[in-house]
Amino acid sequence: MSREAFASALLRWYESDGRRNLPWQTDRTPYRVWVSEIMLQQTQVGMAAGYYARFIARFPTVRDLGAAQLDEVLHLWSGLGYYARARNLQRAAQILVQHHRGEFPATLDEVMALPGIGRSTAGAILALSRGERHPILDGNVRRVLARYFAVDGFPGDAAVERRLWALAEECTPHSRVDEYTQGIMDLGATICTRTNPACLLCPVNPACEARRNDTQRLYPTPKSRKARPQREAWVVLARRGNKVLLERRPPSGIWGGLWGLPEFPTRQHAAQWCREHLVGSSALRPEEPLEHAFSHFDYEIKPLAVRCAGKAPALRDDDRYRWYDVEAPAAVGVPKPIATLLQRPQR
DNA sequence: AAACCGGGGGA
DNA sequence: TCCCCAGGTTT
Repeated sequence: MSREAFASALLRWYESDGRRNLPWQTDRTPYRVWVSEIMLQQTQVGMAAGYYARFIARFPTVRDLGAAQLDEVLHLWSGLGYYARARNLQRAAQILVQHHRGEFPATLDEVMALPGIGRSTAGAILALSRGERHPILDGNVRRVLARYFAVDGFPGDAAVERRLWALAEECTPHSRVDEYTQGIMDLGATICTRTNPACLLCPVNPACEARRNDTQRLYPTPKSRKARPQREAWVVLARRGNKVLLERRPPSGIWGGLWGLPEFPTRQHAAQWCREHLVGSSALRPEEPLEHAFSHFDYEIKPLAVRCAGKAPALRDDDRYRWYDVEAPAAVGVPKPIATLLQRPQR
């Protein structure tokens, strides 16, 4: 099976059927490609476009991002999930400003040394923005190669991963690397899809090993997963006038650095906290619980509503707490389920 | 209900 | 080096 034939068929297909007008494809600077790659790690093109436009409008350059408030970065990331990626994005921007004059460094290793950028993302940045020859191995490419070369075993396995990287390297052409890189990602996203791949339309179908054996649905081998445990938390929905009391979450872990509702393991803990911090507030009134499914556990959020008198609360806005106006929200990060909860009509 | 995802970080 | 973690959408 010729690696050269693979690349040339792919490039021909990219000319006719590839995607060339995505928001990050105009003016492909390393910075713009970087932001798009991080967003696309967790969201498909359709969802990412709106987030990308708002993010780039607010932070047009590495320097703008590096100088930003983390709260505002997380605000523009809210709803995308994986907030550690937004934090890494900003940390890396600060490093670029402080140590690299706001430019991306010259070598793959230096790019990979930035937080949140691994081998695949570094390769994509340098290939797409500078046309340098580096392989990538994102989810799309992994699927295309696993099928084309009928690579057995699930990609989490180290030996399988090595094999896929080697194939990715061998297939990457010596010219038109940018088009090839975009093309193989497009092929995975539009033709060689996870379920129901459109093999009849595929430019490399004659030599695709999985296709020849009609086993394309078996690749890549999915990894098994255990049942999700159930977790629950009580949250205090303290209202004062039009505002709701939010607490900043710890910097790491679930929704790290975002603003959520004060959270407690039991109703008793919540009640105790209210007695201490919300002096003079009304009785706690349970509201309808909210279910949120993470990939590794189910989360049941049980709200306790409380109304605070105008002058009573001891809590003021500071680094940890803030009274959040739902009608005129501050530019801070709020996790999606919490935002949903805050939007509920008040009874 | 389950799969997916690139990289970070702890064991 | 292995294994778990993160969070939302798609299927």
